[in-house]
Amino acid sequence: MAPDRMHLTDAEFAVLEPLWRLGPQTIRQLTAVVYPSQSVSDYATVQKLLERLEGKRCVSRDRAGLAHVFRAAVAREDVIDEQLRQIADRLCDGSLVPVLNQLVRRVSLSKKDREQLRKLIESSESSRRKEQS
Amino acid sequence: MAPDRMHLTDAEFAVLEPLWRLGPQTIRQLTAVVYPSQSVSDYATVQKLLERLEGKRCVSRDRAGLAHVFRAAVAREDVIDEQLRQIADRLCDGSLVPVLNQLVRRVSLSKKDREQLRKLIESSESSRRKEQS
DNA sequence: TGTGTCCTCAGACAAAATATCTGAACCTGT
DNA sequence: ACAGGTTCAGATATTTTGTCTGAGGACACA
Repeated sequence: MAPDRMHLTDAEFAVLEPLWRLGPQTIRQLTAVVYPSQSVSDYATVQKLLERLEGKRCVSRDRAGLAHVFRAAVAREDVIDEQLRQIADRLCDGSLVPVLNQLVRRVSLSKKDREQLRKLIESSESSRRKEQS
Repeated sequence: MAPDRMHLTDAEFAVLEPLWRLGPQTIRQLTAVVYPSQSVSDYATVQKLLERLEGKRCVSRDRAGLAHVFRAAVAREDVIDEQLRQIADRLCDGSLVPVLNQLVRRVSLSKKDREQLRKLIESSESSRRKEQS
């Protein structure tokens, strides 16, 4: 289910993202979003990108109507996960902890963000069963 | 200074990582680490990868001796940063907060990790000057 | 000085990935 | 039937990536 060791390109991300943000879309709708200057073959480019995303199981297609309707087949969160894991694998010997530390160090958190983050840490604490160190 | 919108390949990461882990190395040393079965042209491959990493300002070269000594010119943390930012840009409209949330949700933290994390959050709190909501 | 060994460097090369484009065929409403 | 929109297969160009080759330079040492 989770995309494993999957490589998505920038163009593919650019097509996938509006599917999360705007919900299911046709090729034409997506083209309008991704290539505002809709040239003739931008349509075909989006089509090809969707085809590849479908091959990678990141997008699914509803063939009911004349114009197929595409929707994201993976959650944004799962893709974030996978990307984070790739960072960890390539840069931190597979461990996410250094990534987390670095992220916390750099990010600007609002008061609200911090509050939510604290809650998250707590809940991750209580959901853990046994613990060493 | 920070590598901007930089794309490093897996092979490049594999060469860069030992420079962080083991310190400055010659091509031959690196080859031994990255390609344990040191064939003739693996040496040249590492050489080319270093050349490209140098072009991307990720590696610097000491030309003093006969065999040049290479060292990482970017900190591991900076590369993690850049990678995180790329995730944020491609997946979260540039915001790191969703990335952080997702990461905290998924990672397994030891008691010690959690403690350190809490401290980090605190310090980020105090180091911030003015704050909205 | 000559020779062998290790090195750098420029660049060729092949394969794969990426983005783009073309044309044929296919529905569908009028 | 036809006009307008659509899918689909596949060609194409470009870039990226990984690998490899050969020419030449520096050094040690008999």
